[in-house]
Amino acid sequence: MALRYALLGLLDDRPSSGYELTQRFAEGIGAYAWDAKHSQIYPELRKLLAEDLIAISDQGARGRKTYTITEAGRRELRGWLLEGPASIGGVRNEYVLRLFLLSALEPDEAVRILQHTVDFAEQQIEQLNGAYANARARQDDITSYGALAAQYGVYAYRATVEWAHWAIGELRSAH
Amino acid sequence: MALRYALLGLLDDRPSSGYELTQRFAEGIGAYAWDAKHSQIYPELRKLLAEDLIAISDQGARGRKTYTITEAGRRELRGWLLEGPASIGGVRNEYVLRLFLLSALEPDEAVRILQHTVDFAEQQIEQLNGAYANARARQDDITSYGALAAQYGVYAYRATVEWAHWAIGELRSAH
DNA sequence: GTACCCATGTAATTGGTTACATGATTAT
DNA sequence: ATAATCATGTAACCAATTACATGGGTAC
Repeated sequence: MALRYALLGLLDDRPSSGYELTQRFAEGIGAYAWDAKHSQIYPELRKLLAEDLIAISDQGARGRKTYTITEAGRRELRGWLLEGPASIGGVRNEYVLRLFLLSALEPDEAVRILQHTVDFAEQQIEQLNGAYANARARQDDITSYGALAAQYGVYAYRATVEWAHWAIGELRSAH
Repeated sequence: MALRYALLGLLDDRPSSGYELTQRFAEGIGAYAWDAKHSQIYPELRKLLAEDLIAISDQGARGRKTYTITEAGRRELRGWLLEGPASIGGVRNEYVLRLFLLSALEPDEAVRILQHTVDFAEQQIEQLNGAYANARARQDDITSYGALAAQYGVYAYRATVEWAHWAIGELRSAH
């Protein structure tokens, strides 16, 4: 069920084709929140279209169809968001799982992986700062999807960096 | 594939029955890293047993079987951890997805949800601080599974709280 | 003209959830 | 005795991944 709301949310931000949605998943949203491949996106768009939650607003070259959210779609999305977070759980994040299981390694091996984690996270933060600046430049409306989301990523990665530094310290002093 | 490593990791920390593993998923690990239900856990344990990656170390009342990781299982787990994080992606987290899509709401509605988020995260941090203290008390080995994991949760939730405060401020000043 | 990216789709398989099902043990 | 919890399992269904498949457009 979450996939359909992810799609409605992305289309509420701006109309896109299936192809563009696939890319948007691969970039920001797929890295923190919800990932999807084109083979799942296209069939789901069809269903949403059949339920009139989205509409085709434009057709371009190579059979490209641009989808736009409808009023009914917006209601559906709002309803889902307002009905509450329904509790946590059901998380699936291989990256974090690997961090959870580090204690199965020797301390120095774990430290090496944590250092990679730090490097990677710092790279991501730089990229996200760029994305955030872009989102603000495009429309100085901070409530826009891109700005809140990009900033969430920055906070999340900073936390990862800080935790990794702490964990490295602990592993070093324990050993 | 990740489920089997999650199971091996939990069993590497300490031997458990399928029932206990189900609970351990529902508590800590399922909330951040990887979730699983008993209907998936039991069949996977059978497979791991058939491959000699785990062994039955004890049988108790009501057909209870306690599983222990074998040397082969430990090798398998280490191999997976050392082969690298394989890239990010494939994340699935409905809670974060909802935060991503908040801009589809009116600013005051979004603020209300963000405030719930803050409350919830602060509750979780308190619980985790307890879990962390426990983990350190049980064995003052900081490299233990529980301690690193619990502390990761604390950092992650603190980041959520900080981001939510920032986002509330932005939404208020934009409107 | 040919290589690369755009763009969409389907099929087969695996992974995961919900619901169904059963029975033993413990506490009251 | 009876309700709650421990403990395990299976079946039907839905969600997601991987692999297969096709063709149009653009840049060189």
